[in-house]
Amino acid sequence: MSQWHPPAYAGPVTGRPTLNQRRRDATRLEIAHTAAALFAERGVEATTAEEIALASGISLRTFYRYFSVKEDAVAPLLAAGGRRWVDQFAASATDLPVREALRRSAVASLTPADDSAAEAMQWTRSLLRDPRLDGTWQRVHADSEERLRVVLAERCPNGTDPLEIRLAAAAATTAIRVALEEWAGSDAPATGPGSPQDLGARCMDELTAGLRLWAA
Amino acid sequence: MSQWHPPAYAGPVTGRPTLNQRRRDATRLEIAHTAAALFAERGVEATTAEEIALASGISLRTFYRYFSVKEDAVAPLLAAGGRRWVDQFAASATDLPVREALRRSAVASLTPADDSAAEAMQWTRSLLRDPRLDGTWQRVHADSEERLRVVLAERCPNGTDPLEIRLAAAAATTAIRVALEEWAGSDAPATGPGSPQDLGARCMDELTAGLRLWAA
DNA sequence: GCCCAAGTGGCACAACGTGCCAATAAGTCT
DNA sequence: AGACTTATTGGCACGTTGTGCCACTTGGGC
Repeated sequence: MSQWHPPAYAGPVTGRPTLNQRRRDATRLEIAHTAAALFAERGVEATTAEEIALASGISLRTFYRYFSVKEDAVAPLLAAGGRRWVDQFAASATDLPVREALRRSAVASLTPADDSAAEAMQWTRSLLRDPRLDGTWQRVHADSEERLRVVLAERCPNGTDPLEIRLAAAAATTAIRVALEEWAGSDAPATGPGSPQDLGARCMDELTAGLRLWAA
Repeated sequence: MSQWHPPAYAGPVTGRPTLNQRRRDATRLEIAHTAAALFAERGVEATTAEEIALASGISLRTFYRYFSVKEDAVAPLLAAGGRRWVDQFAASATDLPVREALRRSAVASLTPADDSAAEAMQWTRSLLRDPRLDGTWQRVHADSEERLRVVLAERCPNGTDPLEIRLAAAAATTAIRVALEEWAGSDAPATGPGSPQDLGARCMDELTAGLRLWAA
């Protein structure tokens, strides 16, 4: 029952993951899609772990080998965007100011690149509306926050205040989370004004400027 | 099983809560203390709901009438600080800049006023170290964030961008959360450098200044 | 072929959380 | 005070969750 502790980030991957590993990841994703469909259709509460397992063509026992908690079955989908964000940021030019690199990668990762990304976005919306997934959602962001913190630390000169690094990562993650939650609660489309990338950009700018509202 | 949805904030309390209500709240707190002691002693995992119930002198069934999830039994303790924070902010002079009012109430609510407050702080630390309480901890902050958002909205002129208000509340809550987590992870005492109020003040200042690190 | 490791399924089981109903306690009215 | 209504409690049954254990299969390397 010990919840989803994401694998510790061990730096850029060396060599290609083993075949078995990739098969496992594929199964993982397949279960995630099955679970998302069921959750979106009848809600998390009314969906049993056994149903997800059977619909995925595996046994209940095996399901719990992939996800230690029923709700976490959709975590790979909810976490995908955040991973893209941090990865893109990590790969961005180091001569760019941090705020600019963060902003660009955020907007990019919030913009649906293809149809499947757009579909994932819609799924995110319906999943976010189910309060039983609150925990999973928060854990996903805790993961993003930690990953971003590590990347950010690498980018900073040694001796930078750890508190400062952590806060910067937390604040950026919060901006993205607020943007996504605001969008999920609205009925705005996935592009244009009110879209995640629009709200995300505004939130990031607001933070960079030092929260104008606080000066009021 | 539907997790802890805190009662919606219905403005300043009119009249005194009924006798029964106060009795209920007292029981609630008593259970919370019992649970905290057990959780801190042997961990959340190794503590059953029934043990908490019996140690509190109630039946298992009644326990679940007070808390819909075992972990939430300590929520009242974890949430107390946040409530004080928001309440103090709500009561602060309106001619003070928001950032200053936020900062002062934060520092005040993070400073142990008496012995029992200091004790609660130590409990918070041990509870925060149990990963099984992550969910509860996050929900507590989601609650703080929402309460703060409401209070903040009342303080703002009508027509203020709701996104801006929400982000401001979220950012402030994040600052407090980071400060507390950093403290809980360290071995710093509850007062002086490295204490929650010290870290909290630094985080708030950092946010107000617009996250210097982002400019790097 | 054999061997070893990883993955899978089945089964039993403690714990979780809820619905339901009877018993009790608290508050109200005459 | 007694009768009546309402909230709170406890007990019980039940479906679901998540885990430990072991036997079985799969696949890759020798």
